[in-house]
Parts: sequence; C-alpha cells; structure tokens
Amino acid sequence: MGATDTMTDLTHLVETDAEPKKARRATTEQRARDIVAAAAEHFSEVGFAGSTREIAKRVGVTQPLLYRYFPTKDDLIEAVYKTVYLERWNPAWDEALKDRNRTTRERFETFYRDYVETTFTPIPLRLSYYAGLRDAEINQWYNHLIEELILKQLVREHRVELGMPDEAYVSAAALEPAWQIHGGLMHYGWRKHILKLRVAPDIEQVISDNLDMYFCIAENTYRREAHITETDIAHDEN
Amino acid sequence: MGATDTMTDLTHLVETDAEPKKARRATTEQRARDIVAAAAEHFSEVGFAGSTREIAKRVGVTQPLLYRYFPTKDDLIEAVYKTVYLERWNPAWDEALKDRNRTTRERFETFYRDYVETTFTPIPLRLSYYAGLRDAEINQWYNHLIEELILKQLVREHRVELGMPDEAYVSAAALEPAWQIHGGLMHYGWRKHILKLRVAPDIEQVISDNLDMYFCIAENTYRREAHITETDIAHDEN
DNA sequence: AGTAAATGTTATCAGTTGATAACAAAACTG
DNA sequence: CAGTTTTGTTATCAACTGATAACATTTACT
Repeated sequence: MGATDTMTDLTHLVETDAEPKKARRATTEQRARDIVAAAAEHFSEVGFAGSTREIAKRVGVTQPLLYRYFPTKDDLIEAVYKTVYLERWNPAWDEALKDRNRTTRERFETFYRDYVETTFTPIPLRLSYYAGLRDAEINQWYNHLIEELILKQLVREHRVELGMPDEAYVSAAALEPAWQIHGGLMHYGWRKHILKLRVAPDIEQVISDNLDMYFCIAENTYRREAHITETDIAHDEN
Repeated sequence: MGATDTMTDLTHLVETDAEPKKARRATTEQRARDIVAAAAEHFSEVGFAGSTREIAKRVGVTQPLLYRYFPTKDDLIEAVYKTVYLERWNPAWDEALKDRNRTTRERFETFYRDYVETTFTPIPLRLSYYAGLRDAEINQWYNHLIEELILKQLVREHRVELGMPDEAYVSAAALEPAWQIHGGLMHYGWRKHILKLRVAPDIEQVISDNLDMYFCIAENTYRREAHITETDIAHDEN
C-alpha cells in the first residue's frame, strides 16, 4: 500500500512546466532546486549518509538554511528521489509503445535508445542504486512502472503480432525474459557508469542484439505460458 | 594497477582450510571472524557508514576491542570485502568450464545454477552493490574475474564448438552478449533479494532461457567480430 | 605457582552530525 | 518611507562518530 500511495503522490509532478501566474518567488523555488541538485550530486557520491553541511557548502549557503526549505534531512532525500525518478520519465513513451503502425521491434528499439540516453548518467544511476539499497519502496514503485508500462507492453504487443489472443494478464514467468534483457541493459549502465569498466562501445548495437535475443525465444515462452494458463483457472489481474 | 595488486594479494586466501599446527589461538581467529561476520551483516544493512559500536554490540563486546583486531575501520571494511568476494568463489568452476567432454551449453548451465545458488543471498549481494558504489576498485577486480574466467570462456568454447578458430582474444563488443545474459541474472538477484520484488519463481528456467537467448544470437556476433578483426591489424591482448 | 603476554573493559577525546533558537539583512507591501 | 514578511547568518546543542590511553582480567608457558 505504501508504494502505491507514493506513486499516486508523485505522478502529478511529472509535468512541472506550468509557470506560476507571477514570476514571484521564482528565486525561492530556484534555491530549492539548487539545494536538491546539490543534494542529489552529493548523495550520489557518498550515499544518503552524506552531510547537510557539505550540501550547503556546494550551494554556497549556510547549513541551517536548508532547514527552512526542508524541515528534515529525510524530506530533502525525498525531494531528491522525486526529481531523479520523475524528471527522467517521458510520458510520451507510454503512448509510443502502443502505436501499432510500427512493428513491436521498431517501437521498443526506439524506446530503449531513448531510455538509456536519458537514464544512463552517473548521478541518477548511482542515486537509483543507493535508493534501492536504502529503502526498497521507491525503487519497487519505479520497477513496477517499468513492468507495467514497458515490459508487459512488450509481451502483449508481440503476442498480438504473432496472432495470439490479446491477453492483458502476464505472469511473472512470462515477463521474465523481458526483465532479463532490461536487466542486461541496467547492468551495462552499472558497469559503464558506476564501475567505470570498459564495455561494448556501441550501445545501440547492444540494444539491437538484446531485442534479437528476446524475439528469438519469446514465442516459446508465450506458448509455455499459454499451456499453463489453460489449466490454471484462478489467476488474478495483478 | 591497484586492482591487479589487490587480485594477487587476495587469491591465496581462497583456500583457508589449512589448520594451524596447534589449535592455539583458535578462539582469537574465531573472534576475528565473528567481528567480520557482524560487520558484514551490519554494513550490508546500512552501508559502510555503519558504526563500529553497532558491530561491537552484535558481537557482544565493547567497541574499543574491535581496534585490537582491526587498527582502523577501513581495515575492517577490507576484511569484509575479502570474505564476501573470496569465500564464495569456487576454484573448481574455472576447470569445469573447460571440460570439453560436455557441450558448452551443459557446462554453463551447470555453472550458472551453482553460481546463483552460492551468490544470490541478501548479505553478499547488498555488500557487493554497496562496495561498487563506495569504491569501484574491488568490484572492478571481481568483474574482471567474471569476464576472464566465465564470459570469455563462454565465447571461446562456443566458437570452437562451431568450428571457428580457437582465438584467445575477445573484444569488448564480442563479449557484450555474454555480459547481457550475466547482467540479466544479476538484475534478477537485485530485484529478488534487494528490492524484494516478485520475480519468476524458477531460476533454473531463467538460466535456461538466458542461455537459449545467448546461443540464438551468438554466432552472428562472432561473425560480425571476425569480419572486423580481419581488417583490424592492431589489437592488443587486453 | 608465578609471571608475562594476550584479551578485554572503562573512561575519554576531538571531530562531525542533524537540528534549533536568536538575531540580521533583504524584499515586498501599504 | 515605515512596517512586515521572507530569506539568510551566527551561535549552539546534544548525540554520535572513530580512535586512544589507562587499567583489568584471563590465558599460556616455564
């Protein structure tokens, strides 16, 4: 329940373009953003145990000032969470993945090129891993988003393309191959941007190969699944 | 260079079975192990910023005592690193992967079943991620190990099986598909044991599917690679 | 048994932490 | 311009941090 609450709380913040009527307090909001940005940077380097004094120093203000913008350190951390997870999510992705004028393959190749470009930078990546270790909840929510909007969509659209019935329900087992290629890409980001290892230079080739891998075995897993669900009467929607 | 030094320093510790001549000081070494175990547990929960007092409390001793076994906190952290990375590495794996009496597929399926069983538990997994974020070096070394002993081996053995020349050199690009399926499994561990998400219940099926995916596209990537290296004269061994 | 080394505890230090209160300067409002 | 709100700083707190020194106890060896 907690994860779901967080989700509904956050989604309205995805579009933060609307300007207030007057430019009043623009500097105040800017300062708040500066603090969050400095906090994100610092936390991404040392984890959420990083000190508020170091953050204040980076902004160029004194440490007690932070407490006028964020009552507690946890509030600041939560603000960092929000910007990291929400500023990077493109609401257009959801619709683009449903566009049946293009092949499933094309849609997901385009999506993943875009996704890794906006997601695979050190600060958000590191924060995401630190966040997962510190408090699984927000990361659970984010992965739920990935699963619902991306991976289930992939399975569904591909099934339809294969002439199979358009079934909304996708079991954890049927979803796993999609998670595997997604996870492979995430681990690529981990190796490249966090461990600073040498990786394959052409990420677009990696994406392409991963989709090849997926489409190569997907049909078999769908059929395996279909065989199970035929005999499995009670399956819930979630 | 640092990573390589660490590697050579650590490898001799893999086999710690040899008992000292007399059982003298066995309790001392046991206490040291207890401290490291408590530290591993605590650090795995809150990260390496965790306090020495909490560790001492878990062992049931006073905090200054830790400093008789480990001069500084960093020394204790390093000891935790060693146990985590080395106690879990089975030296037999290296040889088993070279056994050409079994198909490449069989060898790697057996290996991965064993590997995930010994590696995918919360404490080592969490420590590994915390370690990567805190200090990439040791994790770089470990990934180097994976790459050299597992993934390059997979590419090489599979190439031979396909009748291609037994080439020791494997480029980063040719290695990437192998990294992708490995990374997919790592991310499975992340989702299951750290984020506590619902995942596909049958890990052996996941491994099997991943190997299917790999062998499905591998040949193409080998040929792509062969085509490049033909025209590429200067390629170093590392 | 007697002594020295090894193992443990108590007391304490200086530095850092998140957080608060009191005060100062700036900006907005009438 | 006067007064009020907003934004900022200084000073300070109590709790906690890694680490050290002095002292106590246990263990091992002759």
